[in-house]
Order: sequence, then C-alpha cells, then structure tokens
Amino acid sequence: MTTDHVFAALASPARRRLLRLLLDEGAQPAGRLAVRFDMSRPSVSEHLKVLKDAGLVAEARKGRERHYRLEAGPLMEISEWLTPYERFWRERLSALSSLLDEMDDLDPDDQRDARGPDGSDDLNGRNGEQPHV
Amino acid sequence: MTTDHVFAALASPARRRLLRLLLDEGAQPAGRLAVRFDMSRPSVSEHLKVLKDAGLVAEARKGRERHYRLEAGPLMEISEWLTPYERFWRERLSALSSLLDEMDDLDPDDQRDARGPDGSDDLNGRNGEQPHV
DNA sequence: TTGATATGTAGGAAATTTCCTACATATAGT
DNA sequence: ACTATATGTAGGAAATTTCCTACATATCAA
Repeated sequence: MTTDHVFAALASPARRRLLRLLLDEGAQPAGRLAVRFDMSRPSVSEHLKVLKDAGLVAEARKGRERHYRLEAGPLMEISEWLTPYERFWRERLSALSSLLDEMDDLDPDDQRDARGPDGSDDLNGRNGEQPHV
Repeated sequence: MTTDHVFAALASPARRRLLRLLLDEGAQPAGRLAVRFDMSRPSVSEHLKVLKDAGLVAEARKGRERHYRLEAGPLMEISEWLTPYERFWRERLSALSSLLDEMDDLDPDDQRDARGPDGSDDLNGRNGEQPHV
C-alpha cells in the first residue's frame, strides 16, 4: 500500500478502467466486472488483486460473490505528488494564453515570430538562473 | 505521448525522482542527473528517453551536453483523470471528520459502537441503490 | 589532429508483468 | 448429497521492463 504500489497499479489501462467502472456504477461482484473486458475472467481477477494490494479497492464477501468497491483514498497520494508540478504547468498555460491574447491584438495576417528578441529557447521557461547543484 | 505513456512513465520511482530533480533544480545535463542515482549512467539515459517519449521532458543540445527540462503539461492529463475521484475521497474524509466531531461531543469514556443500527457495511459509502448494470 | 568528455545505442541477462488454461474452494439451490 | 455458480490460485508461456557492459558519435580543448 505504498505510493509506489499506487502508481504501479495505475500504469495499466485495464486497472484504470476497473476503477472507473467502480466509480460510475458502484460496487460490483468480480464476475460482472470481468465480462466487460476482452480478457479472461482470471486475468481480471488478478488485476483486482493488484488494485487491492494498492489499497484502491476493497472486497466484501456476499454469499458466493465478492463485491469490489472503490477505495479512492490512496489516489490522494497521487494528487499530492502532482501538486508541486501544478504551478509549473499553470505558468506555461498562462504564458500561452497571454501570447494568444497578444496575437488577437494584432492584424491576423501580420504575425511571423513570437520568440524573444535573441531567438533563444529559455530552457526553463522562467528566464532566470537555476541552481545547477 | 498518450495518457497511457504518461501513466506508465510515472510508474517508475527512478523516473518520478528525475522529474522532481528537474522541478526543484531546473534543467540539467543528463550526466549531472545520472550521478545522483545508484544506477549506471546509460540506465538513467534510458529512463530519460521514456520520459521524453511520454512528453514529460524535453531535451536541448548545448555543445556536447544535452540539457533536459521538465515538461509538466502531460501531467495535466493525470490531474484530469483524477478529478472524478476527488469528490469520492472528499466524501469519505468529511464523513470521517464529522464522525470525529461527534465523538468529541461525547464523554471520551462512553463510546462503543459507531456503526449503523443494523450493523451493516454500506458497501458504497452512500447508503443508496446503485445501477448494477 | 589527438585525447578527454558527454551521451546515446546495441545486445543481452534477469526480473516482472500480463494473460491463459486447468484446477481447487466455497456457497446456492434442488 | 449433488450440481451449478462465483471466484481465486497454480503453473507456465510470451512480452516487457530494467539494468549492465561495451561501443559508436559528437564536441571541446590542446
């Protein structure tokens, strides 16, 4: 149930789809989930096991069925991991949108070069020095 | 550069650490990144390639060095994928916090059972019917 | 030009993942 | 007790991933 497990579990499209099904349709027995997949039932069962080990689903025995339900908690770890990058992509987005705004202000047929005066790349996207260790 | 590639790229702890280094310290040549790892330089180079194929880093040749910089854009896809689950874990969290609030209101030595009257599980955590197909 | 530096790629071993076909187990129904 | 249903597990094949040691390529510095 570590962060590693969660990231690894999400690496599989089949497993992400399982989570989505549980989110959209609520808890379900393994078999009902399995028939949706173009894959053998035991394989789906193993994917469920990976999700369970990552803490992303929980099972409850109901008679001879086992109902799996979504356990979204561990996804918070992904969200938290993502947080520090958010600022970064927002900067890029706002840079892009202001660039588009500028272009709107010009004659639509008279744009040629939106780069800086020196034509350089600004590798860091912030035009400043970096630690470099 | 599909969503699949992005999720797969993040599945490796080494690659997540590479992204973090680029975020914290800015763009750097491959070699400077590699020495931080307990792994051969060519292996780190291959991880960088996986990240590049996922669109998570970009490279710029500077003389005999290649500087890699973070490209956070594709992480938005992860964030968007996560969105519908957010509501779900927030509900659980607020349920937990209100439970804790209730417990605060009681005599700290007189709590025994916080389950529903029927002792059932409420598998969906919302006490309601579900589509079930 | 020569030699050192910075990197990517080739080729392959080892580990892991993915998926399948039996097969074992447990529960429902008759 | 017997049979059908719902699932997990065992064992193994095939594909993928991870990592390493050469080795090839390009650039910088004398």
